[in-house]
Amino acid sequence: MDEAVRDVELQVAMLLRLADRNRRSNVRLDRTLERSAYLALLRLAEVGPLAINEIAEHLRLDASTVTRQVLAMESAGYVSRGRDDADARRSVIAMTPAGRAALDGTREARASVYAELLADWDDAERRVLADALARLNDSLDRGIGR
Amino acid sequence: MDEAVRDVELQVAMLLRLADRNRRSNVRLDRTLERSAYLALLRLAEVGPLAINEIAEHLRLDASTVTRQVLAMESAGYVSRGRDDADARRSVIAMTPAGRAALDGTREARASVYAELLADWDDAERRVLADALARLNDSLDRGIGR
DNA sequence: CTAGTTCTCTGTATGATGCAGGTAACTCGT
DNA sequence: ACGAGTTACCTGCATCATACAGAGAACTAG
Repeated sequence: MDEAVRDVELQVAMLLRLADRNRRSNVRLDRTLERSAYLALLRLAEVGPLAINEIAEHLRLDASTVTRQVLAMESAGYVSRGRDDADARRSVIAMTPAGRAALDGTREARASVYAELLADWDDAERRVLADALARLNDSLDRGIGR
Repeated sequence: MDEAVRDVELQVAMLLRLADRNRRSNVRLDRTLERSAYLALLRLAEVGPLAINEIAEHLRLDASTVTRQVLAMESAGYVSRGRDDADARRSVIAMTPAGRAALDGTREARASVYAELLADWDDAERRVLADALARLNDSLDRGIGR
């Protein structure tokens, strides 16, 4: 029994609960993008236009879920949808300028919430946390494929 | 703009997504307690019988949500419910032996999943992650009250 | 050309959650 | 000890994110 592993498991469970609550109850995040839309737009900003499938794979979501999210983002004007010339089955989802603005605003709001939460952490501690989380995500991402 | 803060924010968002996916898709966790039931029982195991309200406060959930979860756990035989003698409005939720067994089983299953995920981490790294997460939860818990 | 596969979308179901509103029980000031 | 306010819980909604199953259109390989 590795005590640290047990602790990680427990703390992750609690983090999921608290982070969800934080998201819901923080007024500053009211008018901002939902988590999955946020992550999807972030991805589009990083790597350019993508198909539904590619977004789904990155976020580990079912493609049907992404379809709906993209529909919502499209009607909000955050993304445009085209068809791939080479393969007419594929949607090509691209971020619009309005999407960029929404992404930036969301990023700003979220960052300010976290800046406040981590106000009494020193810089090295924040770095350690960020790096540990990044590595954990990496392990999770790998582990999900099984 | 503190880069580490932005990273933490982003990594937490991604962690919520991946951890949820991990939970859903891992066969080993199929027959185990849901996250909130798990955390509630854990709390009962730690501090003994509690009122609905107290559980809700600890988990930062609405009392109505906890009511339902407790009803479900009661019909599963994991908790018993009584009334407080001194205050007949209060429920007194106590873990049963079956609840203890379910908690232990869930803990075991979850720990084994994490042990696998963190297989290529060394012990110091796991400890760092666990501690950073614990502190983050602490900050979150404080921050939610505002 | 056919059979199978891939990509997206739609229909449906589930589960966790919050909020609003109700009822019973308690508390406090007069 | 009565009435006003408060607290604790429960119930009835509504919502949201999600998955899975199935359908149709478009591709691919033999």
